Amino acid sequence: MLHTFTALAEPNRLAIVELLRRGPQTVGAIGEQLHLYQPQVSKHLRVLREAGLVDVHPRAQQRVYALRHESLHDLDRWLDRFRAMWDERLANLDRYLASPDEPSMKKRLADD
Amino acid sequence: MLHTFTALAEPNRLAIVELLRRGPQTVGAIGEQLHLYQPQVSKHLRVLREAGLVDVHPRAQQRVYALRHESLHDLDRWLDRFRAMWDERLANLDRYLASPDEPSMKKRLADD
DNA sequence: CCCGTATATACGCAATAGCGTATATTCGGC
DNA sequence: GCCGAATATACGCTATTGCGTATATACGGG
Repeated sequence: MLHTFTALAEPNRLAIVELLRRGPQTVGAIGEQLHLYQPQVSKHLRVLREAGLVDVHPRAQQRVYALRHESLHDLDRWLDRFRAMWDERLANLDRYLASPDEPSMKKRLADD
Repeated sequence: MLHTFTALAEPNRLAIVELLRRGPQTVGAIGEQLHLYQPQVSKHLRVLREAGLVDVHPRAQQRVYALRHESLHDLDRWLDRFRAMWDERLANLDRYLASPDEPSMKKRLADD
């Protein structure tokens, strides 16, 4: 997870990830759209690949990079452990709206 | 979003966030559990706060830091734009298992 | 096989960031 | 209002990282 965050903590790499959301791209295409020098693109893609965020597939002398669905799914599962925080809040609100007589707010944290 | 990733792209800060999942903590308590010097904790908390990941509440001369649910919810919403990738895959699988006669696989990306 | 295209690696440089120490600030108790 | 406790800021140092240029490698066409 740390490697994932490290990889995404750079503007150009984040932009690359957003770009690849639309589909696989070659190194040259990415560089063009983001106005980056080719070596930078290769280096950023290397970081993304080592973090497991992208995959490479050779096509002639080109390299086609694509997002790895798994990695984003992993990020989603990491968020699961926190999701309860806002979910519980919504659940409490739901319960409160559904039956105002029953307090059920006792579960809330003390420092609110 | 970039600030969020930048904040989480540091081992100690990530550890702080995981710690705060269990509930609000004071600076001293955090430093003890993570074996960090107090100034480091303050500095890391500053980054987390500026990234919108945590909130501060003064309690006497202590400062109680807590996770900001919103920020993680934002991260969740950012993931939404990618969730379709693996969700579609699961949905296709579901549909395939439910009714093998109907192909419905035409929506899949070409480079699979 | 040689050449052009596409990509990866090497290297030097400047900016950034985390660390540890020292110091400043804030607050409650007396 | 002075003192100790808790936290924040300042500062110098080092390591890391992104950038730009130059060079190496892989591949298909002729």
